[in-house]
Amino acid sequence: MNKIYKIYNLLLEKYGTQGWWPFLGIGYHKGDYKYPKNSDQIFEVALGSILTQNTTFLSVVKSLDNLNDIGCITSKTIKSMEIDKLKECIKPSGYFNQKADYILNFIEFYDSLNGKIPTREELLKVKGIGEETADSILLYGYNQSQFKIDAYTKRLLLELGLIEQKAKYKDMKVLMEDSLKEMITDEEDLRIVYQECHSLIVEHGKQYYSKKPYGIGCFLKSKF
DNA sequence: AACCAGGACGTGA
DNA sequence: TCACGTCATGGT
Repeated sequence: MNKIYKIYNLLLEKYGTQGWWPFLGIGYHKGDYKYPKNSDQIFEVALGSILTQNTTFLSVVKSLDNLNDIGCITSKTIKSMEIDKLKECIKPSGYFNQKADYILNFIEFYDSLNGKIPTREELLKVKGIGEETADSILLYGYNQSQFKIDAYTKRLLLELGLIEQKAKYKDMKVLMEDSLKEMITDEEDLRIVYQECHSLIVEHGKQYYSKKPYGIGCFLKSKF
């Protein structure tokens, strides 16, 4: 058993399954990995993935609620609304000018897919979608085995001495994916482990890797 | 009051 | 390629 897989199991043992992605009106869905259940929910993941850039998901929920309250949470309805109205709705999530632009860029791309699953490369061409957002959309929206790296993951791996400070996104992604692939052969199981592992790191990170100095009280430190 | 949140992009070295 | 500035609201 490699270190990453061990970390995953320790986190799972401590926090239990997370059931990401949290959907509007449903929340988390522990034990049911058959989400998203329709194209509107796939779009909701993408929308949330863009809105959550450098902000808390709580503020994203506020923005999504604002859109939902006026019946504008689908790609079609957002496309047809006034851009100023869109900006007003997503204001709680910050960077509303850029994010409104990013969302419209994504909708144009999303519509061109006609239901097809996008590749990572295609997503990265959309202005406003970087590596983390692309992986978020693929992992939680399309159930693809693409590990999502975030700030908490880097802090944790750094604190445990598993990467260097200069490590890039791809370095961490390869480490996480290769380590977990080594233990899981079934593709469906792998995607679920990617989802759970990332969300577990976020849960753990919220508690021990939010404020400096990072890692105070982290139970994983004594095990590596 | 300072710092950070489930980042991405543009710029100049 | 890399370091840095910018984007913006909201909670602690």
